[in-house]
Amino acid sequence: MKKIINEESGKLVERSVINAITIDCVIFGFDNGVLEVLLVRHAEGIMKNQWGLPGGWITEKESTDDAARRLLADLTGLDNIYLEQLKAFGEPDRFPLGRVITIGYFALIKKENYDVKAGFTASEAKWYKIKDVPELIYDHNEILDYSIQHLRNRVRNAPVGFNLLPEKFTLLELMQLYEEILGVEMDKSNFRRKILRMKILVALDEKQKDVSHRAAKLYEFNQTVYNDLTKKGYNFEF
Amino acid sequence: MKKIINEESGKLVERSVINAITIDCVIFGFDNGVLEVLLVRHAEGIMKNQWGLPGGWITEKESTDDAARRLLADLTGLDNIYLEQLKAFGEPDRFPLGRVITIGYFALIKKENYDVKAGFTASEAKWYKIKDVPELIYDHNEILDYSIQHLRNRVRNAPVGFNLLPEKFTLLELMQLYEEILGVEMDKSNFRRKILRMKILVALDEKQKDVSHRAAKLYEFNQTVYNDLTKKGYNFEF
DNA sequence: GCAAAAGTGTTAACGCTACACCCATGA
DNA sequence: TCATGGGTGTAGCGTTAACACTTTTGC
Repeated sequence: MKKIINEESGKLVERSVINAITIDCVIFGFDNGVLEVLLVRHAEGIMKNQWGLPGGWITEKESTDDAARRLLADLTGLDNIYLEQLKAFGEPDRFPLGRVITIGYFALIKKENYDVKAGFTASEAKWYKIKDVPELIYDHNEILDYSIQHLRNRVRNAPVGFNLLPEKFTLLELMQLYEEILGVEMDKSNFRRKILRMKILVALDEKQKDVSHRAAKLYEFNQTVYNDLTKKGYNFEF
Repeated sequence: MKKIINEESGKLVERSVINAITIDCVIFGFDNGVLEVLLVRHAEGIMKNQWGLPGGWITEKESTDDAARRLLADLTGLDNIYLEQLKAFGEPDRFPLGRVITIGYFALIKKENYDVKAGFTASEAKWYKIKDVPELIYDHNEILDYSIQHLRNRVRNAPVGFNLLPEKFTLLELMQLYEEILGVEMDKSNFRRKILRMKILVALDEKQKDVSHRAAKLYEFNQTVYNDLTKKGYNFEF
């Protein structure tokens, strides 16, 4: 902690301010009907060998959004990801070695597009099923819990869930995604009608392959219709 | 900017990190059917005499939430306010004299309960109708715009709007609040039925006074029912 | 043919919209 | 008695929920 110049008055003011901000990313993936989160194991420091959310420092010239994108790109190896700021976590004792506020980010990725490899100060990176998440460093369990809650809310008010699925998916896969995230059971038939009426999906001339039952039609997401719907404040309640 | 010790490894690392965080509060009020925001005029510094959002520095021992509550109490003279973090604003050039990230907070107050008086480094505090807001310092117009958008979203998914009204209010006042915030016209009769079916209001044995027409019944908000509803993920779409 | 999942159809209950209408009160 | 807002009623329509049913495909 240090005394700093009050930027408002230009005068030196006797006031302690915090001097560090980090970014932590909650990266969700979806695999075989199960929601997963990407965690890393720390390679050094007092938290060595413990699991936490991937994160890092902000550099001087980048925005917090850019920092999150950079950290994510370094970590998952790809950009063009659905990314959204969660909020800042600022409990004074959240970080044991000093006052550090972290800005949480929230990403949804199509798992099969990315080959996750550990980088940074991480010795290992691994997808965990939500229910198998171990105890994490600092307040990272709290950040994760908040993210899950946030995901549940977002998914009901905007079609962000699509970002977790492959480009082409079946209606049942989509429904299972909602079921998993919201923790509810749905009726196949009703889900079908509802989502199709929204016109947010485009039916492809293509079907599932290598399945041991009737192959389902594949769909893709229609960005244009989504934009229209969100402007009108559409509601994805299921 | 300064070099800091990497808290992870304990080693001195050659990395520049930002060293200042502020809090800025967007405080909404509602007066005679019009949404307003509380602004302050700066008394000193390079932005002297210009209008901006009330805000300030975080001290070492308080959480960001506590800081926002403290700043708000100092400014509006009262606590026990509906307060919510918006998000962090972190563009590298948002603040002209250095890298400062601000955490936006969002408050809804019952205007008639508070006697706003300028404090801090503010020479004046004033309620502005949303459409009359002048050009503000730094990125405060952007923060305000974001807040309004956020308010619109929140109001449709949770009954936070009640925080803008007096303890006792009429159904028409409530409807006008929704109309103003969402920018839509509603049907009195349908609004009535819908909000009453929610059971979120308690009818009082009391009526409006001093009105030149039939006096309307007064209602108050039922916190218990609200808690139940939000758990179930209720939806306030109108 | 059987299992498993795709996909369609039906129906009753419910909620929403739009609008007409009556009520209470002060000026 | 008129204007103003308070408050009720209702018909029509679309959506939802629950469940039965048919179709396709691999084994």
